[in-house]
Amino acid sequence: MDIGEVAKRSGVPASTLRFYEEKGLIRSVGRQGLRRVFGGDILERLALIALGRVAGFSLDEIAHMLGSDGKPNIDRALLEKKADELDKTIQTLMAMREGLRHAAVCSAPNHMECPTFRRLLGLAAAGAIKGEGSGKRPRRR
Amino acid sequence: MDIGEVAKRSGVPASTLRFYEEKGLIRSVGRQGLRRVFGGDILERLALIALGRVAGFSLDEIAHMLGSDGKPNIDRALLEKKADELDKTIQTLMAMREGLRHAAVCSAPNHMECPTFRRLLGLAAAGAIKGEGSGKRPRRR
DNA sequence: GTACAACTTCAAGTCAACTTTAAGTCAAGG
DNA sequence: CCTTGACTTAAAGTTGACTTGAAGTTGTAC
Repeated sequence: MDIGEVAKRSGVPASTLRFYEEKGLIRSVGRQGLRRVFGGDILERLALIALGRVAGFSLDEIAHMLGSDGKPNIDRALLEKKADELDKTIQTLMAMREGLRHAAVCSAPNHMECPTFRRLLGLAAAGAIKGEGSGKRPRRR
Repeated sequence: MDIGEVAKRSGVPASTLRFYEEKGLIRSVGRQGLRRVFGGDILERLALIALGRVAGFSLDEIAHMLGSDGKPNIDRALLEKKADELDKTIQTLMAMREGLRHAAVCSAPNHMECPTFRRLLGLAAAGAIKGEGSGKRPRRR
């Protein structure tokens, strides 16, 4: 497979594939002339990378977990730590979602006078100040 | 209150407060000499801003919602849209969390051979390809 | 009255994860 | 033979949300 084929099949742009290679996240099996040739397992590896990204790992963390060579070298303790972080994020987001839903229908003349909203505000403020552990990365396109 | 006081009470660095002022997110009530003086309501406003950030709004969106003047001018439809987005994010994150938990305890010799893990992988890949709507911003310190 | 910490402005720097651009290489089709 | 389009590299640009640095001013404690 050449890079265009991988891009088409995986949905990951060629520029990103080159970038990932440069970062050591993926490797081509060789070249035909100048052109990279990828093996079929690249798609699985890209899926793994996508998984890591969604779970909130940085590319560097993912590179470390996947190792430069073959099979995933995953630290189970780290996985559980991330799962816990994810869980906390989920709790916060659920509170936020309820808060937004409430704010959208709340009849108080001004949100500031609504106790539900004020509780939410406190939560957000607390989260903003001490909330160091979340670490979700954006996916902008 | 001077800027240092606000920083101490809110946990928001002075540099960020100046930046927020420049962006139109907050305003000082005046100056003493060169120094900004803030009213007590600044803390509430900062909490609102924190709330918006956690909920996934950009600073520009927040500036728009809060209006340049006083009371929040919140678009209810937009709130519900964000709540829905948040809900989708939560669903994905919950799946991820389960996947991570599973991966951490899975006994398959290699994650690739575990059907649970493979299902998760598919989910991540699908999310990475079509997943455009999440939009969580990072909070790095 | 002077030292100094805390403020001020403005410009530039940082970070992650890419994307874009410029300039070039190359196999295949007409 | 020559054009075309997909590839190549290296370097620079983008975005959002800040932070940092340099150079200057000021309120307060001694």
